[in-house]
Amino acid sequence: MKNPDKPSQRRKRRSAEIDGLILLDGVRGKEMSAREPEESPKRRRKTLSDVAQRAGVSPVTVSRALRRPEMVSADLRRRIETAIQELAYIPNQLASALASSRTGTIGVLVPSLTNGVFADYLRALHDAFLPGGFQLLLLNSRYLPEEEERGIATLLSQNPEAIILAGVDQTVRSRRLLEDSGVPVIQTMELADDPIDVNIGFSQIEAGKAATRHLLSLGHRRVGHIAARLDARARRRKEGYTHAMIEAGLDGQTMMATTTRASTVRLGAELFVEVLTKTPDLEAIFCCNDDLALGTLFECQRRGIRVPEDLSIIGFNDLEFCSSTFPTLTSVATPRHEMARRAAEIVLEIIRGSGERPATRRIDLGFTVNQRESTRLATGASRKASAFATLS
Amino acid sequence: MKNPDKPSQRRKRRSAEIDGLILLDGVRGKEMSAREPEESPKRRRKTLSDVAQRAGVSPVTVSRALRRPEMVSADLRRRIETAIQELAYIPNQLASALASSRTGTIGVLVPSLTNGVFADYLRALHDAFLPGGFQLLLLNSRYLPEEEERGIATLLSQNPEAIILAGVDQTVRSRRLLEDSGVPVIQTMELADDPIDVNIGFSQIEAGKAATRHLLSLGHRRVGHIAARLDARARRRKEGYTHAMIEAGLDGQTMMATTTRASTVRLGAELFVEVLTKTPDLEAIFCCNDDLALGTLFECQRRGIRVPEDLSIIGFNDLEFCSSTFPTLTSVATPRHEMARRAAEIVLEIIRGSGERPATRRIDLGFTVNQRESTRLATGASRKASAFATLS
DNA sequence: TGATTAGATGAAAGCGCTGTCAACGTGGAC
DNA sequence: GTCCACGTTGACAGCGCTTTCATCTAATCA
Repeated sequence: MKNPDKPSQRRKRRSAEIDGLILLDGVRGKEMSAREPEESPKRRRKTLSDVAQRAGVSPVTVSRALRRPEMVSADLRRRIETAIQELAYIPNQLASALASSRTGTIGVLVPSLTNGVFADYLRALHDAFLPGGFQLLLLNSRYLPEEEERGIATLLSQNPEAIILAGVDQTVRSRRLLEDSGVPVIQTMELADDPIDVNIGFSQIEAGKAATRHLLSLGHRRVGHIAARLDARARRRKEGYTHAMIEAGLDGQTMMATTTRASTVRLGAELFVEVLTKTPDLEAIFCCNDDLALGTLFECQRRGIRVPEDLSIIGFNDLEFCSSTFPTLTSVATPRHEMARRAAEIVLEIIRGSGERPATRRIDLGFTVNQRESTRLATGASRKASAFATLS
Repeated sequence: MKNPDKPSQRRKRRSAEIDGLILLDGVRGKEMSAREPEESPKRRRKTLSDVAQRAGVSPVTVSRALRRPEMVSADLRRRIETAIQELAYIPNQLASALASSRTGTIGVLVPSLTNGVFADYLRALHDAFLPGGFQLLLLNSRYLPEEEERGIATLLSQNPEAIILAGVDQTVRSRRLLEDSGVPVIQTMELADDPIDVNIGFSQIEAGKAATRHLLSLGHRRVGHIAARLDARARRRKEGYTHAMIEAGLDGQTMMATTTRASTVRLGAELFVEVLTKTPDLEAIFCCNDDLALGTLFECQRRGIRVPEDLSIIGFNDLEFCSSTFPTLTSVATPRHEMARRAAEIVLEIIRGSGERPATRRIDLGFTVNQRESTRLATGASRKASAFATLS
């Protein structure tokens, strides 16, 4: 090349290229020309040093004024503050994180963004971590273990201060990645026999059993079950259903409809119809989640099946709408907010504390069967047990 | 202190502290002792150099093998690949980003995580950006302009390659921050008179008008409106309603119920009752979103109000459940997926291209009124216009 | 066959920030 | 008046990676 750059020139040119390519092109205008005598006319994002120079102090002092203001005299602090304002300085969190090994981010991996449960859970996480100054780095695994694996690697590469996972069925590789990383990991939504690190959740099997038993306890015998998506959690709930049915001397196999398709309200109607076709005299149905339950409810209305007179319906998750449907929907309430709250609490403890894990690495938050209008005693049946069961 | 550390020792001690505090404590175990003769016994995350050393090449080569494999000979590539596997090396994305000024993240700011619309929109964004190797950095502004402002600063400090905003009502400070940053900004969900950068959306006012006109065109006169949250978008839809009513020579003011509370299904019922109390002979209602519409529908069922015979209901957003309710819900479909798709497309174009913005900085994606069973011709009314309107 | 070139690799210099330690001044204790 | 401790501030050396430029080798051409 004909251009034997000196470092300073090299920088300039490189900056120009980047300007063109990515960011800093021709947007800010004023404020550059007058000040900073030896500055190149090229725009670049303001740095700590720019602020320092303007305030007449060293960069370290500016850094301290930002991170630990109490270490800087009031006078300098004021001058620095002014300089920051004038330059509209925004710290480069990347550089800060690299230098300090603290990123202030929490990696979150959820299987779905649209599912009401996860939306709710996410918001709870967001709200729980925000006050601590943490941000969420969110990844969606779309219910695919491979995507979860990739997601974990991606999250780890961003040096999150903790990783929060939904579910406990990570691949072996995922596990190894996480264990090797040493980053605090919280598995939520379920209970693991062998947690990677900390585990906060509830038993999906027990919850499935409880939902089914609720219907059985009302005197129903022909109790069906529908499930969509069939991820690990849905499967466990189904297991709970099967178990409870067998326990009651019943065979649920013929009153079930499942699919791996994503759960929607429409699908609830479809699956319900499928069960109904096989078992026209169905008395009750346990829907794997509230969306399916909603679809079932509407399909009943469409067909003139009275709920709960002709059919009892129980959903799962107790989303907001359950208490407003007509009739209101009985549902198993899962501790989404509590999981998020506890997760945040524990993560902060680990980070702020000595890195030690809580005494109990596996926290069972239980669940609650919220009985409402959509389930009721079978006609002529004797009540067998409390219909309002709380387990934990 | 009694410990006059040398750099190497300093490093060691510091690492130990960090270990205790945050990450690398006592988790990985094996594989350190045998190899890397001069390595300290302390665990630390593997770096590029570790891989390079093991593969017997220089760090640069490893970097290239990772970023631009075609520049490295097949032989070395294989050796490096092996070393990476053996060390379970995970690149430090932070350092990479700092050095290259490319973070591969897209900052996304939404007002709500639980609202079905945004959940949907988020997933669409996620799906749209993932193939390009981008990740979303997600922040929730909770419908508060100040939080949005803080969120923007936070996002910018992470050097995202683009920022995607919902809505066009940023504060002056937010605007300035964004403009100064030079980062591509996409405002979505609405149309702006004066976009910050690129704007992809549809007219909320027009959509509100269209929904109202749909009801009017069916011959209804006593057309109510309910709205929750009352963020800028909801207000514009309300404006559209008012406008359309006036246009038809009607006064909507007495047939409206609004609140700033967050939108829920339950609230839909409440607001509907409020309108109904004021206007018992209500013929039709335009609900600001589908959740409210769902609540209204259930409340009708509860009160024995037949839909659409006694009351026509139109929702907004056309969430999945609209086509499965009983009766199915007429709703205004908004181009959430298309917005996300186009946003991703344009961002990639800007980043990959020369940084130039598309020719049109303001893209109107329109909306569609999807008529279903919940709205129908008023009894005895003459049809005034096509009930199936499409605007753009 | 020597000059030329393309391709592959490495050395060095940062990216913007923070941790560490040294240096400096000040006031109080003696 | 001297010494020490303390509270502030600054110099320096990285954090782990990429960019640039130089170097080296092997292949290509006249």
